[in-house]
Amino acid sequence: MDANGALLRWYRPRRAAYPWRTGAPDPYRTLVSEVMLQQTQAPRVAAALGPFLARFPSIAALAAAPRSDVVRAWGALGYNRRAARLHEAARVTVRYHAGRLPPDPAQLQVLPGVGPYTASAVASIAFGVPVAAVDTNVRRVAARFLFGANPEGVDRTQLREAIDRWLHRREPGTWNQAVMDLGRLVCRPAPRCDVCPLAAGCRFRASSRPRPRARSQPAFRGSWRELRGAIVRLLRSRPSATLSSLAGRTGRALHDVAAAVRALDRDGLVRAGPAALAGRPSGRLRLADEPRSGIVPTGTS
DNA sequence: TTCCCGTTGG
DNA sequence: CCAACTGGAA
Repeated sequence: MDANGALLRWYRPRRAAYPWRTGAPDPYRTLVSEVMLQQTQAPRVAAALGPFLARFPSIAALAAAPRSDVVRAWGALGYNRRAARLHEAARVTVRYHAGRLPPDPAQLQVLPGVGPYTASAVASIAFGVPVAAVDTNVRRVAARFLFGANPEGVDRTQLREAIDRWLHRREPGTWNQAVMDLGRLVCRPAPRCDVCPLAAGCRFRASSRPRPRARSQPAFRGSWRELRGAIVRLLRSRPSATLSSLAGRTGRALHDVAAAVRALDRDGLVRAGPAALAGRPSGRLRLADEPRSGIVPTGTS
């Protein structure tokens, strides 16, 4: 059963579907796209990546830019802290890795905003390092195909080891992207086994287990997240704003706006003056131009 | 309304 | 372990 052969054949025509897969893999482009893809659907990233890379063509250019430019270029991708962390990751790379992203996943994972998934994705896609980039799509595909169960029903370590064995060691980057595509498009929570290239050897097919999945999530309307997002959005199109104007435009209480502003300041997205931090209506803030505190080295080069 | 589903921090 | 983080698509 050459499952990987069927998988790669299925993937080949799909490869050109997204801009971050075209041409030779570039570590910087891979990092930017993978960070953008954290929690954000591929079609939206596809639209945002080009303009971002045009504005910041290299990791050095990104590192040299003011943070406010980076947050503006981030656009409406959401989770603006990712933009701040990516900016910081670029600065760390310039400072401690001479502007070159390291191929070693363990070193990549030290960068702000780069966790186990993103480190493996960059290492495998940009450098050909044989590591599996395990996101929930990959987990779902592997649990079903190899164990005939949904991922909740499989021991984490066993699943991890099985994925490592399954990984195509000659083409880890292509394999990772193929499995992720398969999980997103075919082996979805409600699987479409009729069009799946792995159906032949799959242990899950026909077992048709109903999936439990509940995972309720907090309401977005009226949340802090919504307020934080609205404040950053308003600041993107103006140099500065007062607490009271923000309260007026968002329709939220002044002390709520002040609390959100303090959190944004802590995250390095916004720079608030003392009056704004104190919650005064006339207090002013703007998008941050610099990280809130300097780079804190945690490793050596 | 619900779903999306990685990283960080508590 | 769990909650916070955003905004759009299904």
